[in-house]
Amino acid sequence: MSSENGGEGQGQEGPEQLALIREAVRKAKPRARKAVPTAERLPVARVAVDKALSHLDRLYDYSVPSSMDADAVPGARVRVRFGGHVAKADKGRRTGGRLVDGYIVERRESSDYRGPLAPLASVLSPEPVLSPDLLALARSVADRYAGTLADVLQLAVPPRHGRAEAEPSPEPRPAPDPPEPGTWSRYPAGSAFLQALRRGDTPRAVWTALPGPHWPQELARAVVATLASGRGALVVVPDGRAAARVDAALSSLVGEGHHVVLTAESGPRERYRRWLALSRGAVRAVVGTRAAMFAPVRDPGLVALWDDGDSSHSEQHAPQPHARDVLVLRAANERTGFLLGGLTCTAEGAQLVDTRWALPLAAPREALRAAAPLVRTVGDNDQARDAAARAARLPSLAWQITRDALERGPVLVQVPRRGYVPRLACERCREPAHCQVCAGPLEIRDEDGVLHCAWCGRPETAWHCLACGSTRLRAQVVGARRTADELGRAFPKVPVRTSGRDGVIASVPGRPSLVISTPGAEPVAEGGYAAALLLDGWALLNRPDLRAGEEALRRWLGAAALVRPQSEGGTVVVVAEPSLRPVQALVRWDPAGHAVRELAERAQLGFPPVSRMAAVTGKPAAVADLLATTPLPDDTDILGPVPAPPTAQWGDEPLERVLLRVRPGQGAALAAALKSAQAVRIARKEPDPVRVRIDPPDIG
DNA sequence: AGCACGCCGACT
DNA sequence: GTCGGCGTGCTC
Repeated sequence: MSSENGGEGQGQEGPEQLALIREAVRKAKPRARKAVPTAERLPVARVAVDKALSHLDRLYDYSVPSSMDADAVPGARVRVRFGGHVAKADKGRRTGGRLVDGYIVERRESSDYRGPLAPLASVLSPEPVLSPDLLALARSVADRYAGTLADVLQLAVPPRHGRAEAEPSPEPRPAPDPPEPGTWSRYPAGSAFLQALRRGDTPRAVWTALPGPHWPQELARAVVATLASGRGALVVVPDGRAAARVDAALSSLVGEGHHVVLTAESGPRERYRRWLALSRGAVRAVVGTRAAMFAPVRDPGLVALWDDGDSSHSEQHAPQPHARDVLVLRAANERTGFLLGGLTCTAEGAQLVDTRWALPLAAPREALRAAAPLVRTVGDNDQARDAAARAARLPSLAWQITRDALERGPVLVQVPRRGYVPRLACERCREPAHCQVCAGPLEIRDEDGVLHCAWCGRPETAWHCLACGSTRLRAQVVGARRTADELGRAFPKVPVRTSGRDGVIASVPGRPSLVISTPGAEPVAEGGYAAALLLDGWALLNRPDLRAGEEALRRWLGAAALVRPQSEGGTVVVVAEPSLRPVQALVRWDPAGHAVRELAERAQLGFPPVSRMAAVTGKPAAVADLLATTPLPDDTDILGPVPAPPTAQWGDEPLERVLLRVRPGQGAALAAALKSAQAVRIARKEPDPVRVRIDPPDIG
């Protein structure tokens, strides 16, 4: 082909000429659609394109070259040219277009697209990684969270690893025998739940677990009961430690080969290998951390979640789905049983019961009394008279109980993480400490201990309480390290160990020792702890968070559940104001009752989960524009805007956040409205992004 | 996001 | 007349 530009511009020089050459090159090789032969049967592939842009969140049709016919199965990964343009003047010719990844969703006889179809660029592998169920789930999750299918698929389908894919998966095992109820018999509805799973039914339960070490084994029995029905099962737990415990319980019940573990601990190859074993139906059950919520279990009969209050169940990547909500969607879409278990109960769990979607699964009082330790409270102003106790900053009661318990076994001391307290308060009157300039909350910087404002960043050098004039702040929580030092001095004959962010201990022997731990990092003690001290309760309860009370109770119960039952002398001391609701719920060991009251209060105040909320964050003008141009559901409350903390994403620009609130049943409509609002903004090429977050976690 | 088309003003 | 500004719309 000769250049149309011929001799023109030959005498010119410099950038113009370069531009002309570039132009000539571009024109000389338009990516002509070669007359590739197309598959004879089902020549059209409907493709989910891996582009997260919300205004092109739909499926696209491509033609299937006959050379790819055999590999281009539904679910296969493909590459396609996307975003090119069909020139009018030169019909059928395509120019440009970038190669993007995608998945074949369906092979069809014809397309309803009026226009020439581009051919698939390549089929990466015939492995059908995107099953119809997984696609449907991803679509539901995207809709629920105002996100795109592509975003969710990125969470749901792991990256391909060729070697792992080439390996054959193991032969599937025959279904195991149904399990004995074991410790499930402590729950009146426990055996019935297992039997329902084993029969092939789909029971749904919110399970308030008894304290003690049995829950991993109980989860495992639910899995085995489901396997015995010939169906698959999925268990999502908050961290690798919990996964390891359920894994061990499963292995001891039915041996290896029936299940895989999906956690961050295994590398990409091994992870993909296990994922494929599930997808291929070679292995029927999985236990894992939150990414496992999408695991491609074949014909699942049960989806289970442990400890839904743990923040690690919130996915960090867009659209930030929560494992509980994904599994609720999954139970509905794939018609499976559902088990939401924990030592505690969230308001969301209580709501599943309240709406009759799930039944409560709890133990009677007697079983609880047999399993739980004695819980005692100490007001947080109690001063120890004993000098040694004062040095260790322990109230007298806590001191005595520790001393006695250390005769009989290990003692757990739970201390909030250093830097955990977002809000400092006056030591005398508890008035929260505010910045004198902007009234933002004061905090102590972790690195250098400097008191400064969390909003404006101004260092505060001469704070005094505006209410009572005191100049003493309630100090930041003392870290585990220093607590360990002090307690070590107070009990010099006892070994002291710490478990926390850097260095989590999984378990400790049953010998007397002091175990200082931050919440969530508590080691399991052989035979149970003789006692536990829950220090600095005020710090957990003072957080400016909707879920502060629920979260404090969750962390206390998590530690207290590791203590021996009261009948064996197990005692828990919580240092916190005894009149507060979470403290009373701990003393009575009544997390379900706490959750019911919490839910009722949130309903009355119009808080989640009864109302659905969304946060819209961005530059003030951008947020205002989105709200002005978006038809929101009727009765949407618009709360704010309020200043939002700056984020790296936006640099130093001042940001605003608006909370949108809709009444029950309107959540889907709100998500849909926000998604189309985003699509409009992107299509209009608005320069300033707006972040939309359904179910924002940090509402104070 | 890219990329092309199209409908108006300054230049050869 | 034609080059080129960017406003608008589409991507199988």
